[in-house]
Amino acid sequence: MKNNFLELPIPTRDGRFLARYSEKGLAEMDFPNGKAFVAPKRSEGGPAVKTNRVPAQIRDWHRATEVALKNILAGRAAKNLPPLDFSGGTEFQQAVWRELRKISFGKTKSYGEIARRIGKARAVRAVGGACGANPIPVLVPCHRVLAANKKLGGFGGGLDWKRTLLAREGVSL
DNA sequence: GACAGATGAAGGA
DNA sequence: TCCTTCATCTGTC
Repeated sequence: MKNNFLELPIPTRDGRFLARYSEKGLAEMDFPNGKAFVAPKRSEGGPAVKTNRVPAQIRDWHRATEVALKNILAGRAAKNLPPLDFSGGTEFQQAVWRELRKISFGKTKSYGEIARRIGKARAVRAVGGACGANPIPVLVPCHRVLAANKKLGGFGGGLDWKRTLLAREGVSL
């Protein structure tokens, strides 16, 4: 990972997310506190950032990220996403992440389906690994991937987040 | 190389 | 059904 990412917080009522941008687009996103879901105490709100020294382009991306994230958290589909920079991943991971982005709002797929989609039907476990390596959760909807038996499987940000996100999209397990 | 993993399918109780 | 076992593929160390 490079160090020259620009890091900007996104305050939401679910906590403070952290977005990192490269020159190509949104490259990483952290959940509040950088770990598993924690019930928000009170509004962590507050003003976003000092955007003075942020390049205009990244400010645009950040605005799009913020809107998309808040839409998803509010149970609405995200319309405009900023460009995503997947260059930190391997070719296989990028293929999986691209496939994840095609899962529409409120829909789910299994790890096996993703594997078949990218033409590697038996690479199901590897798909799980790629999902876990997903640097941009929520916007790259790894939470919409379930195990074949409709069980949750796992989630890098914590299963509570996965449940929460799916519930807000109206997905019942 | 060896190993672990966010799986899936099959077989047995 | 539920549990266990095993095949399979990729990433990481």
